Formats: sequence, C-alpha cells, structure tokens
Amino acid sequence: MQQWSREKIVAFRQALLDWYDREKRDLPWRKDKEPYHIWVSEIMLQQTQVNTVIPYYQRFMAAFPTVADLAAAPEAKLLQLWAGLGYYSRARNMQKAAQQIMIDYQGKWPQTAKELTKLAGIGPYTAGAIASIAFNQPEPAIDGNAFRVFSRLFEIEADITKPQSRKIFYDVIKEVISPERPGDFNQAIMDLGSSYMTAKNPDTANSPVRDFNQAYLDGKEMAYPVRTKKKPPVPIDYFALVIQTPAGYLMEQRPAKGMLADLWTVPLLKWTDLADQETPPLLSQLVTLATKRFTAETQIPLTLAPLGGKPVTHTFTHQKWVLTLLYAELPSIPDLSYFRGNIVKPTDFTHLAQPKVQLKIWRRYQQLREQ
DNA sequence: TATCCGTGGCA
DNA sequence: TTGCCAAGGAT
Repeated sequence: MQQWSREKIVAFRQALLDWYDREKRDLPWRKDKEPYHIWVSEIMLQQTQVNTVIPYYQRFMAAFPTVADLAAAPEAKLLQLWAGLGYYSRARNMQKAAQQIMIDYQGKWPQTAKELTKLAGIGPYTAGAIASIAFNQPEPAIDGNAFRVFSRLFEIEADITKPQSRKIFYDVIKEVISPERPGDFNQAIMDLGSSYMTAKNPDTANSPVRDFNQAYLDGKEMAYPVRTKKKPPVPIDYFALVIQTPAGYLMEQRPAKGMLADLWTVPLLKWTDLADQETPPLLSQLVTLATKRFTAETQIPLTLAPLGGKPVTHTFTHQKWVLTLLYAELPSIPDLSYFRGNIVKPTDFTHLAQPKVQLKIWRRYQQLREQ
C-alpha cells in the first residue's frame, strides 16, 4: 500500500474538487442539502444505478414530501411506489426510520454518523454519506466506488468483500478527505468511480486524478480492487398458477418475511414443496395441493392446463427461478377466507406492488393469449 | 462470518 | 446465455 505526503494529499483534494466543480452531474437530490432528500436518495441508490433511481425518486418525493408524510404512509402505497426497484426491505426500513425520527428524535435529524447508524436501514456507508453531505462532517462514505477508487490510488490489497477490510479503507480516506468540503469530496469520489475509474473499461488516461493512481502508473489497474468471487444463483422450479374467475385473476400476497416480502404474485407452488422428489409432480396431484393452498373448500372444479412455451425465468442475486405456467378458469368465485390474497381485475393491477418476475409472467401470459 | 435480499446494464 | 458489477444492510 502507498503512503502519501501532506503535500500530495492537498494536491489530490484540489484536483478532485476542481474537477467536481466543473463536471458534477445535475441530479434531483443535489438541489439542496435537506437531510430527508439526501437520505431518500442514498437508500434508493444502494446497489442501484443513478438512471434507475431518478424516476422513482421523483415519484417518491411527490407522494411523501416530508419525513412526517413517510412515517404516516400506508404500507401498500409505500410498496407500490417501490415496486420494481428491488431490495424491498429498504422501503420497510425507511418507514421504520422515519417513525424513529418523529418519535425518538422529535422530528429532528441526528447529525453524527454514529447516531445515524441507529436508524433502521442506515449502515456505515449511508451514515457517512448523510453526515458528510447534509451535515458537513468529515466522515468517509465507503461504497463500492470508494473501495474501487482508493484500492487503485493506494494499491490496497485487502479483499473488499471482507468486513474487516472496511477499517483499512476508513483510515486511509479519513486522512485524505477534505475537511472543508467532505460531502463534495465523497460525492466526487463516487462520480469518479462511475466515470473514469469504472470497474470495466476505465478511462484513467483522461482521469482528473490520473497522476495519483498508483495502480495505473504501475500498469496494474485491473488487479484492483481485490475481491473474492460470489456463488452462482441456485435454480428453483415453480408452477405459476394463472387462475381466472368471473371477477378477475387470483392474486396472492407473499409472506411478510423473506423473498419479495408482502408483494403480490399469482399463486406460486415450489416443486420441492409438492412432492418429496425433484421430478415434476403429476398434474392431478397438483390440483389437490393447489386447491388447499388458496381456498377453504376441499375441492373445487379446477382444471389446470399447461401454458405452452418455455418456462419464464428470473434471476435474483442468489436464486434463479424457473416458472412453468399453468392456467385454469373458474366458473364461480371460490371461498378465499384462508387465503392471503384477493381476486383482482387487470385494471386494478397498478394499485398492487408487483415484482418484476410477476410482470414477466403477465407478459408471457399475454403473448400466449394473442396466439 | 456467511448468507439473504432485486433489478438492470453490459460484455 | 452467463457472469459480473452497481451510491449496502440485516441477521
């Protein structure tokens, strides 16, 4: 790892902030330093790219202009606004944090990273980002960009996937961060990481801090950051039951914990839950099991028919879902007293929080109907 | 410490 | 298609 002199640190800050002042991106959450605005943007930006976030941020602010509005919001409206953005616990945690601020802090934001970390959904990165941007505190905000940028600048060998590596980066950045403009410094590092110092195809030759990039100068840029590989997603087979009734389609709300918590999909049956074997269960077997799943009635006239074509697939971070579509038409509305769900008309779909995988199911179903 | 938790872009 | 990566946090 490199060691920088005081003079070099001062020169780096100058080069970085001069570039940021000239080239910084004009983003909706950079119009002011309202902690609420900074916070919402930082949560949305977790593991999510800027272009994806912008429209969600605009809609969210229109719906919940203040932290008090968010604290009082119905969960259904919150999830509806978040649907499609992913990592849905972020939305739930954000509302918890809004309520913590209203109740525990009397509506006034805590201003130190340490206090901010006590709020739901705020970890070391987000605490540093809010403390530096909204409250001008010299606190590092170490995200994937900061790991990548500083590992190259200093040739830091620590594996960034290991939690204990954070302290090594924290100590380095704490020395280099601008005491006068810590928020701009952190944001400049992030802008740098998403422009000149990208993971793939970096353009370091034209970078405003090229001469500080030791890994580049040594021709070893792509060796950084050091990280261990992730495991590939595990395939999981489901039947997706598209069930039409005179009043609309049968939709189920997922359990409050786990994958896609509280979101709405058609009933999904995991193959491994249906039989003790991994081979596909018989269709007749499936009808009985499916019936028990969504109604109190022991048996209803349900005839499941395969919907042609290849299965619908959707890959998450650690699971790959393979969905075989089945279709049934019910002549009457079944008793749904023991079912966490409802019959929904397509015109009301926009009021439900549906994950991307469900939108894929609808797209495929629509295509097959048009044939 | 290792695993869980979404989605989109890109080579 | 597949693999990797992106403004992470909770358990």
